Amino acid sequence: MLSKKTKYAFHALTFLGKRREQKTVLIQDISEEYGISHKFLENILLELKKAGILGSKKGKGGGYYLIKDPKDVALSKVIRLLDGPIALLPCVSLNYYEPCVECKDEVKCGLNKVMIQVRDEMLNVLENKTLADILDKE
Amino acid sequence: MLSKKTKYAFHALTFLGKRREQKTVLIQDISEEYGISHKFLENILLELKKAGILGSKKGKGGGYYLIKDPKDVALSKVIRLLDGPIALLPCVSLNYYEPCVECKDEVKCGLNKVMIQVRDEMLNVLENKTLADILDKE
DNA sequence: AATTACCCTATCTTTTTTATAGGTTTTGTA
DNA sequence: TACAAAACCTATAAAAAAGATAGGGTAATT
Repeated sequence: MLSKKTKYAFHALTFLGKRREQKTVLIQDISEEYGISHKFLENILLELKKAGILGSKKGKGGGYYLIKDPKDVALSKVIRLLDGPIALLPCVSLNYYEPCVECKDEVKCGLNKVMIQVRDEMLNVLENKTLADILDKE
Repeated sequence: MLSKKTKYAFHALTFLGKRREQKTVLIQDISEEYGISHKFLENILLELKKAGILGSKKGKGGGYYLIKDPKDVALSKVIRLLDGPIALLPCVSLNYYEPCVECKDEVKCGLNKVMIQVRDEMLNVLENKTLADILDKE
């Protein structure tokens, strides 16, 4: 399951995606729409900004806005940013690799091999579905 | 990521799958092989037994053994059993459905629609890959 | 009858997630 | 130029989940 952080990130991106003609959107507008704590959402939006997905403007009349084209924001990017690895095991993660402590030889591990296949098929979906797909459905 | 519980379950199933000609396997043999706490593994094996995947025999010469044909043990079954939902959001889970509290109308939620697609493609993999696939690779 | 090993429940510890707090910096505007 | 509005930043607390442990009970085999 996705963490609430990631789910909220998707909500916020959807909200901002629907208001792209608008210059900026306040954190508060988003937090009220979804009943998310203002401060909690703040941290999430900051991360999305650091990742180059959102832009922001300080001061009066400021707020957040979507920088990227929605079709260039893959679900995988958002998930990795807020939740971490997509792979089901650390030993098959492309971005967060770690060996399994209990595993003597990864090369001979059948579980490892199958989970690589699972990872690749999951990525095939999550890399190709984007924010644009979410917006299309609203 | 899968919990350690689920990962250990897969290890245990693999171990048992490789020893199907043997009548029974001791918990201790499995826990030593992978460095898993005996008691922790005990709980996992119990759950696998209750789910009809493993059988057991008490007393001297007892232990656990695989009941099912490895190709009938889908990865999805093991994951759901130990980890719970496979879906990325509660509102799209087939087996553990719960509405999202922040969502006013699920029917109009684009995130919901996309996550249903993601779920279906994930299941397409996880329902069709089985313990047999793991054993084939060892 | 003794041994062996499964069965069950409860509790403790650690880690992760979720949430909060309080201040700092930047910007527009009166 | 001072003030207000809004994002920015860092740290910490609270809650929940995961991981691990303990100890005894029950059943089966020799």
